[in-house]
Amino acid sequence: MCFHWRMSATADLLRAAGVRVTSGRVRVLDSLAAAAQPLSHADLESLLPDADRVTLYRVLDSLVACGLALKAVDARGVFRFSASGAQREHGGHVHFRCTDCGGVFCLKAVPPPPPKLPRGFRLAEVDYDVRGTCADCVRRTA
Amino acid sequence: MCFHWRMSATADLLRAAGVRVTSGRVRVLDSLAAAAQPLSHADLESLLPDADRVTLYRVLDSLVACGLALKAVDARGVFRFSASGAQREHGGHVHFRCTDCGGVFCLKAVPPPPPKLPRGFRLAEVDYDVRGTCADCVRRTA
DNA sequence: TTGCAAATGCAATCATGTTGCAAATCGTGC
DNA sequence: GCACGATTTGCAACATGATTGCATTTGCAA
Repeated sequence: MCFHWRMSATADLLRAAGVRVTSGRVRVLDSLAAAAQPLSHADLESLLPDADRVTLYRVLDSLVACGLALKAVDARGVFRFSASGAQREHGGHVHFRCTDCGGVFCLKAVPPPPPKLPRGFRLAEVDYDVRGTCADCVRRTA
Repeated sequence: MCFHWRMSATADLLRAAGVRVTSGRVRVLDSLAAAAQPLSHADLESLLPDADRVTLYRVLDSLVACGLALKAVDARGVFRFSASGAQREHGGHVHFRCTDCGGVFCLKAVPPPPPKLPRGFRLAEVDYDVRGTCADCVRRTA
């Protein structure tokens, strides 16, 4: 019998997203995927002590840029990152951002149609941002 | 005839809130009330060039503590403050942001209905943010 | 295997927000 | 009106989070 070594699913995700597979990206994405809550840069730094501070920032940015991670701001003004449920189109649907833990949740709702603009205005982007407190944080602070 | 000098409404607000009336608090609260959108510390610094950086932070904190101002975090992770008295509904309100000149325009469009949230989630704000180029900038760059 | 664009590591820098302490100020009691 | 004490201010230093420039290393495709 012959078992081919199966490349990690994480590496496949990275390849599918069209970015290079590097140890940094694999480890960071794995950490994000394993985390129950969105992680800050500081969280990841203590989780991956070998990683360089700046590289960590750049890895996170690249993951966000290629759609594999989501970036949000928590109540203290710190960026927090989470693995995006992946391969899901992240345009064309609505996100809920928890202002407490910085989590981003994908809602089933369909984004509303673009509104009518005053004469001469040119539309580029529409952002339907829903903010509040997620169930976990509601329970935790109750 | 005798006209009593009418203390500014802002000073009255401060007194009513149980904090001392200082020039810093009056100027900051006036700025917040006059602003069309929540202001960052940097905004206020350029709006009130005489004010000390740290004092500004402390004034803002005191206004938040006594309930006269609201503190929130913007998408870039920066704290923004708004006068809470000024009943400016900035949730459920449609904005058009010109990516060229940075101007913000309040659209008359009806805000879309809040989407259905998963069980336990608490809604705080809905921001329907529309970006593009305003008529002036379209004309200027044409 | 080799070449090259992309990614990394390091140092420096910026931006935002906080703390400690002496001097100035507000508001109260006289 | 005046003086006193608690708040507030201004300044300097510090802390944390995030970004930039550049030389070196690495992924990956020819």
